[in-house]
Amino acid sequence: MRVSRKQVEENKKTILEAAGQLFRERGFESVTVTDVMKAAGLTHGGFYGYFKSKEDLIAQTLAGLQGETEPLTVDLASVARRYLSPEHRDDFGHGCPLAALASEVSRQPGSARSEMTDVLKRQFARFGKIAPGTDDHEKRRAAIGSSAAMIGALILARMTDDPDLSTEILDETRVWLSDRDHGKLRSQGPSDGKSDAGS
Amino acid sequence: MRVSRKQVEENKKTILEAAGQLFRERGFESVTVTDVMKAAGLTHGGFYGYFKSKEDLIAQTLAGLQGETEPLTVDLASVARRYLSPEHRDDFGHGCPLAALASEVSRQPGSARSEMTDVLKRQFARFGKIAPGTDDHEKRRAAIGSSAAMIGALILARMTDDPDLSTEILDETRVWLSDRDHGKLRSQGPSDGKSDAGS
DNA sequence: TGTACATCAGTGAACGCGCGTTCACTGATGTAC
DNA sequence: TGTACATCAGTGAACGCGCGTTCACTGATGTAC
Repeated sequence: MRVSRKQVEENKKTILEAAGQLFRERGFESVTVTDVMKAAGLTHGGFYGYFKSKEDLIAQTLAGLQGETEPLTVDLASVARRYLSPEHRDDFGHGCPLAALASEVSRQPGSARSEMTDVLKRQFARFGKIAPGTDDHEKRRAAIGSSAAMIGALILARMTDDPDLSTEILDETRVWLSDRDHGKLRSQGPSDGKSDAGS
Repeated sequence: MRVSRKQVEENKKTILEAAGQLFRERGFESVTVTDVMKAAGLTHGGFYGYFKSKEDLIAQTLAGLQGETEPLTVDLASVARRYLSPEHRDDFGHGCPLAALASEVSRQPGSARSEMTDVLKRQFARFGKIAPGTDDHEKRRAAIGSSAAMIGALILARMTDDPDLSTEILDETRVWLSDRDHGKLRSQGPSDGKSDAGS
């Protein structure tokens, strides 16, 4: 039963959104084509009208994640507070795609890796604008280091089955990052260090 | 054809080593029981004489990784230099199991997560001994933050298909970590800051 | 605007294929005397 | 120490099963007049 062109467009968007969530929750391999289509309210047979293969779906899903990023207007401490929150840790499906999928993408063929590389570059650029530092190189370095620390902490907090350790990783990494910024700011003067991450 | 008891013991060790390497290289799901047994010089049928299931193999493999850790005698900067090297980045099979498998373990059933949690706790304890800080709490915080940053950086450097970006992530994270230590040391006095990570 | 037909999005059965797992069998190892 | 037998580690064919993918079919949509 044929559907309207507008419906087709909507369906594709729905499929990509469903895939984005499922992949982040369960990884590329555990999620089947049938799972994705069912989550989009369709049957598996229609899949190949939209995508050349499952690999193509993965690439297009990652490419679609680009749209999610909005420019950051707040400071790094606020971002860290949200990024390293229990809510973000527990919400794989709508959380940071880098934390959820970076490892798996390493083992993925070319197109997926290059899409994810774009996501990462955008991430560094966004952080570079709000990171502490006297020049662009120093800001970029802080962007890279902070990103690595936050992503690593989130991955580790999600991995452990010890709830106390998980919380400790999130909290201590957040404070550790904020200590660093304060140090930077203190030794360089401008812009007050009001943003305390608390405990 | 039955083999000697000593041979059995050796075979089990060989299987676990092969599994440890293959899992880190390709992940739990992509590696088949047949792959592991072949890498150990055996055929797949014998597998269930050693393990209850593939899941059991995963748990035992992770448990076996504990033995690999030696206490650290050098400073954090030296560890970071080795951890964030191109050689480590390119050697999944013999590299850090946390960086290679943490994401996948998140989606694994209980036993695997608890084994990996032990690996992580040991890692924090090891780093805590060489991390900068005035008291144990501060040292532990530095251990957690540094671990998260190094693991995150390695994962991101492995993910991207842009060789320059990959190197940049490793180098800048290393310098970023070392800057932090210097700041700490400077503001606290003791122990000179000789360990420069260079470029 | 209505009608007649071509198009094609979606369906669900069916296909190979590779996976984890089982099992009857083999023959060297370990044991009893 | 030698011999006879029981044990059992390893083999490879075979099993269900679920996966990605294909395909004949259906019927609503889009188009030509």
